[in-house]
Amino acid sequence: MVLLDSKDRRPIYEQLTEKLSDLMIAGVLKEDEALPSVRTLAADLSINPNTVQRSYLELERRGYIYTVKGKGSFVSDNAKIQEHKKQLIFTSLDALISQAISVNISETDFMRQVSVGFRNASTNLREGSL
Amino acid sequence: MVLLDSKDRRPIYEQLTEKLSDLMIAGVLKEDEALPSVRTLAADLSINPNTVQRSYLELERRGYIYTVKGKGSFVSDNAKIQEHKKQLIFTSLDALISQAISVNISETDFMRQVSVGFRNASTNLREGSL
Amino acid sequence: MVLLDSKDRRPIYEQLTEKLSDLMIAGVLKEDEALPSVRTLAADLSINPNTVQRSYLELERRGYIYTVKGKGSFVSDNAKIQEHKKQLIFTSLDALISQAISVNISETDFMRQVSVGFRNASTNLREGSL
Amino acid sequence: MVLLDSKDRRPIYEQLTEKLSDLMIAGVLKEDEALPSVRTLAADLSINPNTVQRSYLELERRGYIYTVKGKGSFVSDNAKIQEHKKQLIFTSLDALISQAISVNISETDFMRQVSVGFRNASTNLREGSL
DNA sequence: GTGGTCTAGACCACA
DNA sequence: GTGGTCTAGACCACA
Repeated sequence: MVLLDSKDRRPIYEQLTEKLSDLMIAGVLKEDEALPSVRTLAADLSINPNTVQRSYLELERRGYIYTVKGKGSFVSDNAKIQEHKKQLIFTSLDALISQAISVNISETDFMRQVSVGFRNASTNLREGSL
Repeated sequence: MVLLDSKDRRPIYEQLTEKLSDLMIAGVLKEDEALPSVRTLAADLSINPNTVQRSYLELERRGYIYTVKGKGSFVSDNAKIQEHKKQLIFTSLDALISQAISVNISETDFMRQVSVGFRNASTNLREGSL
Repeated sequence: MVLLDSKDRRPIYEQLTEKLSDLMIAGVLKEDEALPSVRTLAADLSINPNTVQRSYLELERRGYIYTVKGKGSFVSDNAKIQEHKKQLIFTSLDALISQAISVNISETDFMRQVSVGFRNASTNLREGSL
Repeated sequence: MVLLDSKDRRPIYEQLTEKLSDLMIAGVLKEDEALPSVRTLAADLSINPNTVQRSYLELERRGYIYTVKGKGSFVSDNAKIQEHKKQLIFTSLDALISQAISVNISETDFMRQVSVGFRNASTNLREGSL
């Protein structure tokens, strides 16, 4: 279900947090569905349960999952997760625009690049290259 | 010339690398101009010379500066630096667009947010709040 | 009669204990009235009988209910339960006041906040938002 | 500087987080002052560095401290910490008022108890019993 | 069975 | 030296 990339230089718990939230956003993990147990997932990924635990803690802190003691962890409201992710994206976009301005990229140039980006992405999707 | 933010969570060498490249992009540090010596800058910023050295190495790796043994470090071609930074920004933008698509942000919504971002940024600049 | 909130982070037995004592305090469960049997309640709530058992034990420890072997569990004196709960609340209040003093909240400010709190609570009640 | 209470049933990292934030609120740890290093504090308290680390992480998440890689952790703006704590107290107060209403404690009774609480607290302070 | 806390101890990045 | 991540493994609370 989840694959970690050993070449990715981010810590394991961070990669895992992202992979899991992607699965929730994509609807692969649905509302109120149980996540694999900390131990099971740790065994599957050949990592330490503490590392998985740390991801689950972070996901709970963000409100993406909720945990019932003795029972397990479950997916929260998918719509809320998606909304939260949108906010994160728009915040990143604002930061990127500040940088763009600092190197004299005009709004028009930026927009053109956005068009290109969306076109490429949709092409990639059609070709299944993602 | 450079001010480091102790509350910035990035490592010092990374902040310094960014500040210096910003100065080159903005043209404050001009082509072939000498950068302060590692020791001078370290003393000015009250940081470890090793940390400054690390930034200089990173800037050299990127081709932003060149080092002449026994003479010091000098700024490379400003235009190239700016071009390089633009590429970095556009690469980040592509990544952000992929994420946007995954949460069903349409190209139109994205564009709208870009407009807002540019408008806010220019307002901030006029008011000197940056 | 009782609804558990799966997203509440407290353990189930603790939520159940509170819900049941609230019902006794509110007089929904009256003096000497029988509580549902452990098995019945467990089935109704789709939880483990051990969990219900644990709540009943806790309620008995507090003197809120009494158990007659072979017959079941029964509500104790409602007035006493309410009195006990009041004591708990006032104890919490004292602790909160100590904390308030540590951050220099004056008695006047505290009182003002109490007024606001009561006003909001009564508004909520009128609007049925609880 | 900090003493842990083995009778306190809360986890060590939570007690420690509270003790440290109390020291910051009381001004014992002042703005931009360095906290003891993770290893030092762990040794002093005879607990594992990971446990101290967890407290520091939580304090950073709350904005009470900031961490500079390779240098250590430092106290943030004391005023902000105090303000944050005030909000926590007022939130707890609101919850307590809801409970008070459920057992028919009138606003007047509640106010009376607040007065008593403040009076006792100030007496305790004068007698140094805290 | 489930998650939560903690220890002992290693190894890494950064200053 | 500093903090950050991770493992191996124990023990606890809860269902």
